[in-house]
Amino acid sequence: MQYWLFKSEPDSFSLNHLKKMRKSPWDGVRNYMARNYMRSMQPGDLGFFYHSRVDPPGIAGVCKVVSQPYDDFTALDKKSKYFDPKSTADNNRWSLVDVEYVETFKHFVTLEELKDHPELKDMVVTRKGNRLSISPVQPAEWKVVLALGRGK
DNA sequence: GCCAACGTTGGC
DNA sequence: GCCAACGTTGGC
Repeated sequence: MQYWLFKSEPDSFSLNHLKKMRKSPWDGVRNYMARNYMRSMQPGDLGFFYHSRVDPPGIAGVCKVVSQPYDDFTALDKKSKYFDPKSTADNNRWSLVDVEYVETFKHFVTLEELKDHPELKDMVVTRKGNRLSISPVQPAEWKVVLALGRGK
């Protein structure tokens, strides 16, 4: 059982969208490191839902992995903006998992707050220039952020 | 297999 | 909207 951070631009997909849908495939990851992380996910893993490219950016709540990793079907769909001409049904370069809504934090934990906590200084998301849309979260970091989000 | 050019991400 | 930082591509 592992912890993760899922990053998304809320204009295209927010935690509220996931809440309404209850469950959704996390499609469109087109970065090898992020894909490799996703391929190591297991049902039951938990993740923070991070909102990027908004003011302020930060963690909105929690979601849960509810499937094994499987082929990202949007890579084969010519009409999708995630279409990948180098992927085929037999050899799809990209993977995804299904995620389910768990909770919305009472208190939105901003990036600035994350950076303010010395225990969180090694979190991937607080590193400068980080562009990974999927990253691992350490259990100790998970506890700290969860406490912040639930308002202690 | 190097690396310049390009496209994208994401904080500000 | 700007632009630094980064990953990917493709010519050589």
